Amino acid sequence: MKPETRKEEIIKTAAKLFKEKGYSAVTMRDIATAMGIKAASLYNHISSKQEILKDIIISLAEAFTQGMQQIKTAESSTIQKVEAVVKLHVEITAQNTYGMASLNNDWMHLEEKRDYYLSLRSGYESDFRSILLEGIKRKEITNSNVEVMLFSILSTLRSLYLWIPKKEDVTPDTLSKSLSTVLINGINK
Amino acid sequence: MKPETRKEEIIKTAAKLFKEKGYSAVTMRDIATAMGIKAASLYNHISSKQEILKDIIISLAEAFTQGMQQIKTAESSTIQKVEAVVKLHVEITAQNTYGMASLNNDWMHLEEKRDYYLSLRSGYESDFRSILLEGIKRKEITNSNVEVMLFSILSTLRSLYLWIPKKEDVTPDTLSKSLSTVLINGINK
DNA sequence: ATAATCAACTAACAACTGTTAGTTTGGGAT
DNA sequence: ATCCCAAACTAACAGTTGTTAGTTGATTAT
Repeated sequence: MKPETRKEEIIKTAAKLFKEKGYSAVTMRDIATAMGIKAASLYNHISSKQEILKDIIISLAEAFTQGMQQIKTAESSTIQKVEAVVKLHVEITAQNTYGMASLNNDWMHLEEKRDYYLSLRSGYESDFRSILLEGIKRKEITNSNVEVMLFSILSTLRSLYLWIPKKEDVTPDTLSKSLSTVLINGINK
Repeated sequence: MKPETRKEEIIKTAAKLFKEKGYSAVTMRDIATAMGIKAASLYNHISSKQEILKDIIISLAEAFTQGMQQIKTAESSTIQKVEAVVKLHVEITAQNTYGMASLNNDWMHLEEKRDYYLSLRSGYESDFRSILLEGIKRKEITNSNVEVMLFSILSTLRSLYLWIPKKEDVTPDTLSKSLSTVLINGINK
């Protein structure tokens, strides 16, 4: 098996608790108890509660940014790019549903790294918006309200962390495909 | 003007702070300071911090449940029912974006009323699922994965509280219509 | 004028918070 | 055997938490 460091175990345990109750409601004693040790012992491995949150969120945010860079520079149709964005979200979320809860709900408690996170996030949204605008110009997607399309798709993808754990039998690949179908074609007959 | 009670002012102020930082990170002293009084003075009007959260969330949850009852018993097409659900969300959210943040993110801190909230929520989801299943049977909507359609639409509607404040110039009616268009027809040409 | 009510106040509480300092334990390398 | 070191421990801290008790001043009703 992979030799997981103690610090990584702490972060994983914390992420799970953060998903259940939110960052502020989880105490260092909660995290320690979940690991079977005392709160003070955590500080042999991490420097602060803040740092745990930062490690959870920033690595995920950077993974999304990096994934988007590849998608936007690829030579593919708009529909294919949207499908790639869906796949990116499903795959990252499927392998870290706990962390995604913090990314969505606890980023405001990042303090020093908060502005950095927000810049990654708005860059990501801008890139996605550009993909949709380009698709309209090229007449590859429908010419309706871009902001509404952007909002609708991103909201769905950002909520994946809540649904994936409830459908464990579905593989990421299957989910990506049915999700793309619904987002691209809607529910109309 | 409407004669707003002091208790209602407290709830409104608290909801605003809860949206920014989450229930657990907001202290009674934060709420009091935002109102220009001391924390202990709040207790002349409310009985506990818990009660504030309960008042915010339960009234909203019951409004959704009540709205859904009317939609499901109406004699209209599946598409019309989905449009009605969209409208229900847009209208409730538009007039209380702060409260909707608590409903989405802080319901786990409800304690005594938590189970009641969860029962309202799962009843609501069941009703919506039934509408979609009926639509497939009647061949009014596409026969793809119901759970994915349900998840996609509900995720978008539940995230409205984050987007409506950023587009103040859009009326609820206009938003409902463009949202319905995108959710029903997708983005494909 | 007097009484009652509302809504603020000060002071204090016991419990809990993140974190630090210093110490102990047990296994692996020398 | 001895040393080293990772990783646990106990004890304690200063600050913050929700909440209670009792008081005061202003407005309203009698």
